[in-house]
Amino acid sequence: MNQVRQASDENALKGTTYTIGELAREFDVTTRSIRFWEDQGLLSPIRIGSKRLYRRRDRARLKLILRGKRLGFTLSEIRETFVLYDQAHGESRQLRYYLGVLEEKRRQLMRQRQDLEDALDELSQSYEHCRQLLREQEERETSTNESVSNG
Amino acid sequence: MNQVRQASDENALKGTTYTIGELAREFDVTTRSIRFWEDQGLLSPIRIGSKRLYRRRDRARLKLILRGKRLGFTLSEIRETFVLYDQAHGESRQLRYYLGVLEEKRRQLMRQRQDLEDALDELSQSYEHCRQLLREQEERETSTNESVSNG
DNA sequence: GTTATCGTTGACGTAAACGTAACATATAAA
DNA sequence: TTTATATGTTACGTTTACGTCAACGATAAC
Repeated sequence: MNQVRQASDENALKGTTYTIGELAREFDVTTRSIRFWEDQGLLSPIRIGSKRLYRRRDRARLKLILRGKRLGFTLSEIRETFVLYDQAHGESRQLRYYLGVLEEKRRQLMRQRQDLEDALDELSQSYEHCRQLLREQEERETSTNESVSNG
Repeated sequence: MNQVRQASDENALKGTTYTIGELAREFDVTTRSIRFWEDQGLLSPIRIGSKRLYRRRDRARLKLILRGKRLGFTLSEIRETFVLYDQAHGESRQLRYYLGVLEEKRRQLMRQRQDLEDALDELSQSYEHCRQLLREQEERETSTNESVSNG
């Protein structure tokens, strides 16, 4: 009877839920990582019996986690944004505080963007320089071949 | 006599050299970190006696290290770029390989830029939403005050 | 001359972010 | 029914990137 109940619960949620394995495959992370992020308060899937079930909201958060990590944020920084976002529907003092945090995050991201543009600039300079060297190399090789075939 | 020799060496390099402490203050990092990055092959200052002396090239690398870190690269990834850059004046095979690596780095940075733009977009949406809520709050408070002063 | 400052090496400690191993349970497939 | 596969918990291991002493040498300031 318990098992029947569980099955119907699962069916009632079907279509917008994922197992831990599905998410792990989709985003190419280990299930261990997903559970770890839950431990750290970044995810809160519902439970069907002992199993975790992830809904759209959890999936969205997973995306945010991965993006945050790619941008070099720590897990606790990422969690902080979640917590703030959840709390930001309260009184004006909370809202003001949240606005301040958002501005700080923005400054951080803007700085990162500048770093990124600088890095991309330097990269394309290196690229051009490298191609130039390569052209010179190939010219030399060509002329060597000619002198060989002419000799 | 040894000491006199050292002093003149230092003078001969003056104007474009830095001590470890100077760099640490300028970039707001610890001397421990700077020595650690040297251990990891990211820096190679010259020695005057037992002391390290950093030249313009070292300072430039320090900047690159810090930028790389802000962008979320590991120390070995950063070192890799240094090594490649130093080797990239060789034969055409090396050059081709280097070009490939550069393209890979570029893809990585482009992805990061996309992440960054996405994050900035969401951030400003949050920001606007938050300000909207705040305006509503304040309107309510104002009307409350009016009804008080009118009562 | 000693006190303070700056620098050196070396060893050990630590927080973050997982990986790995061990073992249990549950469900699907053969 | 056995086997394979997915999932769960717990505990310990590992890597990265430093921090934190400790113990010492050289140099400048008083």
